[in-house]
Amino acid sequence: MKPSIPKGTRDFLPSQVAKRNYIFDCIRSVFETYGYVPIETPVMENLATLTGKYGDEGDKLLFKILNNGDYLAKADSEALSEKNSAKLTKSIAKKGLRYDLTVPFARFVTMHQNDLSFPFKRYQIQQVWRGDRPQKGRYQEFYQCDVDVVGSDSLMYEAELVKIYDDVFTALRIPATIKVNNRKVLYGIAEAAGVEEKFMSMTMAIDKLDKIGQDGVTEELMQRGITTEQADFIMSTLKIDNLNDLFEAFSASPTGQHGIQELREFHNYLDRTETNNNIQFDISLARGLTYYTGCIFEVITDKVNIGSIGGGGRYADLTSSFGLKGVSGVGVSFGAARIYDVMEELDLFPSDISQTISVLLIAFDEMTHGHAFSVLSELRANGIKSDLYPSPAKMKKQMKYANDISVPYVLLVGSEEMETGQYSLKDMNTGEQKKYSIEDIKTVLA
RNA sequence: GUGGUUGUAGCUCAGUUGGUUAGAGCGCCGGAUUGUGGUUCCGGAGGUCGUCGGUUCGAGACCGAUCUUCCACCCCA
Repeated sequence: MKPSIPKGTRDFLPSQVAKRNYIFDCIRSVFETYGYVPIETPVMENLATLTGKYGDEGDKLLFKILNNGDYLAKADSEALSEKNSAKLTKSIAKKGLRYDLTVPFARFVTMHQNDLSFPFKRYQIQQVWRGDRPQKGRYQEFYQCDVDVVGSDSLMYEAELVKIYDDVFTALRIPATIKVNNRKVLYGIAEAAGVEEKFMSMTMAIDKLDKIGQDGVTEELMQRGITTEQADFIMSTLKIDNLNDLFEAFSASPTGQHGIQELREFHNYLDRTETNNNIQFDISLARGLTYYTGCIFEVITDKVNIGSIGGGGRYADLTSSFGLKGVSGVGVSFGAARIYDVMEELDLFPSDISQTISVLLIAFDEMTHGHAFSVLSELRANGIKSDLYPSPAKMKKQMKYANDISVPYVLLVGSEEMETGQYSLKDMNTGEQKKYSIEDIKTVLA
């Protein structure tokens, strides 16, 4: 058969893994500097843990795992005869692949609440799966890098997480714009316009402002059952771009004013630190995930058209659906695959990251090959990343291999070298070649 | 999930209104060079034209289905 992999998934060559690890290492090191600790959760969760957390659309994109054994015997025969897939799912699939890292984290916190000290700061770098139709920068399997802190509602953490974004994108040299808004501000707009019951629907329309423009949003609002007067009011509120005026506009909305207060407090913290990237209040930023309740964030880079490369926000009540109440959390996520694509496109990866060994040993015949193996052992015992070509093949072939794997040095082991103990070390970049004793080689390559 | 798009050698792509044995560049392998790679020259290998079916005397080309890619929605990292 012809080999293939499922759509939206990818293999990774060694050089690609090296690049990805470069991103992970950078992110991980920033996370740890800020006091976050790593955890891991299973790739599959009970379907009941996942369903209903991401809205109806999200539920459709969840990968469900067919039960083992004779699953049809226990299937809902009524749903089966009705050909009702949604109804049938519950009886034939108990598990699903995780859709993000935040919901499994909420489950984790609830289950292990007695083992954790709050505020609990964790990071997690693992794959997630979504049954979306693939496009550039959109895969069915991809890594997310999440940092979250639960057990505190201090706005200090919102500022801290934005600063983490700033640090990571600065280190990776990606020019980023970090957009900030607050769900309470959006709710305030709905409240002031008298459309509280259409809050979710309204935010989805507002979120498209960049894409479809003011007229488009107005039209969409009306399609969603909002009157012309209400839509006009909403659109005029969206034009207010400073917090003080917005505060005034929310005189009839305590929630809206509370949202403004939170944004002010967030800025008070953030203003006490230096940032390199553009941090922007964007009243039209909405974000789809239903569980956000306070500040929300999204990161884009205007150099590459690939959608957002990060997002997150405050969720006051995520653990309550698992029975743990009153635990507020806030977190952000980095989209590793998209960050990779952006860096590839902007050519931001350092050139030396795929290098695996420092020196390749080359022997000329059976006898020197055996000797080279003992030299190899000694280099390795001294922590020098090294390898020996597996046979005394033609030099051209061995040199070509060295060139192909871009090893910086080649050590030639011939009979002359073996007798004198002076080995020829060739610098593959300059082409220069000098003789050294093993002791000297250890210091040159150390 | 809806509408569209793509698929020919390892890679990037040609391939005429349907007509012999499907081409190029790069890469790969071998040699020029039996102790020297990345340059040069010479030679060579490599394809079930995504897959299955249909139309036709004849299909890489036309039709259908399917898989995949990318794009616009939807949503999102």
